[in-house]
Amino acid sequence: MALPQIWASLGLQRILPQQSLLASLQWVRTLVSYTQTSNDENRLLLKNLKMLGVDVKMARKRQPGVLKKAITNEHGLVSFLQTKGASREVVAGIITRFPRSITRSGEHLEERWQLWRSVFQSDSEIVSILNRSPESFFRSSDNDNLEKNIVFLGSLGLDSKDLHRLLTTAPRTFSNSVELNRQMVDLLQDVCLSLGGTDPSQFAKAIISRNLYILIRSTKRVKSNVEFLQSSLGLKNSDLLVLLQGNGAEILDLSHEILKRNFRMLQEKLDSLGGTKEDANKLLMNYASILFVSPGRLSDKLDCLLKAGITVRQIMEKPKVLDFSLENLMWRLDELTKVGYDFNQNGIAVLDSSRKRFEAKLEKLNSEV
DNA sequence: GGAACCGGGCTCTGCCATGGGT
DNA sequence: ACCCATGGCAGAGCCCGGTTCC
Repeated sequence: MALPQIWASLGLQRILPQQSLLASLQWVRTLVSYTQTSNDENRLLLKNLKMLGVDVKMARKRQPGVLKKAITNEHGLVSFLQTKGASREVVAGIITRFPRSITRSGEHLEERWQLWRSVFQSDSEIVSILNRSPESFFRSSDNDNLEKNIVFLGSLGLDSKDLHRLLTTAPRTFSNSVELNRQMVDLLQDVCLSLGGTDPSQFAKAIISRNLYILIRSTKRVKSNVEFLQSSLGLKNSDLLVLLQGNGAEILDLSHEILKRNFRMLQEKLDSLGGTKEDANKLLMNYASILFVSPGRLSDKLDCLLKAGITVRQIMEKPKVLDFSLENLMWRLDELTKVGYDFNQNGIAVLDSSRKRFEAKLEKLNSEV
């Protein structure tokens, strides 16, 4: 399309005479850059993508370069994914969120799919993960690396069930370079040895299987978190070792600043309630996930328990009650108050049970009233 | 038969920065 | 100058039930 035609189509001929010279120049510049960008993009490709239901605006925002490519494989990708059971909407969503997916060849796709299938039982499982996170599957074009990862992770002693959970839960792990994964495993093993552990392989494996996200964290984060816990908790090395590969494995995930903040706030809160540093450590050994709870939320939960007449001591003895949502706790406390439940006499274990069990208990209490 | 212990299941992507390659 | 591949980041819990113990 010639420039005057474009102007005409935009109705600019009528506007231009009213503009100052400077403004006109600006208009021209804008138009030129617009038409250049536009011409750079592969019009046929854009048309195809629109037909497929792709949100081209989003795709352009995410990976503009892809729209300029002369050769792409959108049709191949669509038919490939459809044979695997993906719907039209799912495919469009995948391309919208990760446009580079259309640059992968059929051969490449088939190879990568087979590698994923070595971990998954069915195509539909893979489709649902792709729908959840297209990037995990498509970000890397290195199938050799993927294969090496599967071998490497298997060599850590993770069995097929673990690999399956890992790829389902944190699919990005498999797109990491095998070198990056190796660095994290090395770090974990070093931590084990530095704390006097004797079986670093078992230690690393335990942490990974308890915290499936660990391999998509940076070593910097994990390292600084371990160091912080080591220096702040004042635990014996052997205790820290137990904590890290036990219920503390997941707190390594926390961003370093958040971990420090939550720990500091926990100490302050306990302090204000008359607890000691030993209390805090004991609490962490029993229920490390408490560091996951944001200060405000933790405070709310503690306050609502205390308000119902429960003592700090009781909470310290049974920290898992803090695992339940504030809403759930309030509801349970309310119900128990109605039947005149005596926490002093009966303890608070009743709060730490599944809903089904709690309701059964409640019914029994009600029939006794 | 009920309480207590204990481990496990879900769950987390979408964006930005960077460096290398062309 | 641009694109691709890759690393890193933010944000921040809840619930269930098998088994063992008493």
